[in-house]
Amino acid sequence: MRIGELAQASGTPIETIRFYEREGLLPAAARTEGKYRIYAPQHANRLAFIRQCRSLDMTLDEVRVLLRFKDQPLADCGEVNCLLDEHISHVAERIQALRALEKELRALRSACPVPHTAADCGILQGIDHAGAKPAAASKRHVRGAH
Amino acid sequence: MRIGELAQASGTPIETIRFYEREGLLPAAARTEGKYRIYAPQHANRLAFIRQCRSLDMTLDEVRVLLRFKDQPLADCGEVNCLLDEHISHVAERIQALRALEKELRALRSACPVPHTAADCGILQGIDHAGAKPAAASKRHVRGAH
DNA sequence: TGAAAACCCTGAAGTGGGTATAGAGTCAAG
DNA sequence: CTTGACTCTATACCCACTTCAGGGTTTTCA
Repeated sequence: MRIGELAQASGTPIETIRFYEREGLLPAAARTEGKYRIYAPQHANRLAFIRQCRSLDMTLDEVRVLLRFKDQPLADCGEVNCLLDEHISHVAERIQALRALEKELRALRSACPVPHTAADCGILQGIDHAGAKPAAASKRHVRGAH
Repeated sequence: MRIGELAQASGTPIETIRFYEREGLLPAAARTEGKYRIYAPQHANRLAFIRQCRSLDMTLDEVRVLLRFKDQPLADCGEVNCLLDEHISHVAERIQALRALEKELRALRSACPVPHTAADCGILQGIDHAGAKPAAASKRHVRGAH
């Protein structure tokens, strides 16, 4: 199958497939005389695995680790379990952080129930007088709100 | 005060302060003969506001909007309220998405309670056989898990 | 006084995980 | 034989910084 077909079948943009190849996540495809990439079913399987991992919000580095294990069927999968445990922790931490953030934002929002002038806006004043929280400072594994 | 002092006082890396100046979030500072930036207390206040917004996980574009209102004290602050409402929505949505993700990850984790070989690992098999979810596909305002 | 240390400058490139573009080549149908 | 759909490579862009290279300035201390 050609790249467009694979893209269609997997729900992955063509550019993303080429990007995964460049990144070494997908092995280089065979080529036709005209340099078109030709994919076998194994490629489709591997791509589906990668996309599934990404839909679970794993980084490409984490995906690389899992792919390495898939390629070494006799290896002990303890590291896979660890990776997943850590990923779950990161997600749980991020949820906690976002919950705290939501609370803070709702408190801030309540400071201006009805629009006034900017000078009197309880939100703008609230941001000014809030003590700096270390919320966004730490390096995080799980992305923020955007 | 010089840039290092402002960095210390605000808990902001020096490079980030220069970056905010380049981005137009902070007005250009006065300079000494030797081209060192010199900051007045207003700069410190403005920087604190920006950092507070960032700790609330707002984008720099959102911060720009809020700063515009701070600079126009007579404007109606309705847009500020809107911006905050939308930001809160984004955060709430992200929390929901991450909760679903956590659940999925925990289910996956339970498929391999004790380490085996990679070939028998319930996690690797689970990723293979899971139907593709649209989780990571949508454009999001609030970051994921990393 | 002079040298070392601490501070600061600019400009460019890198991060992650793609997305978008330009400009060209390839292939199938009519 | 031409049109249009498909594909190719290479490059730039997104965000919010961070890091680096290669200098210049100011302070401190012997």
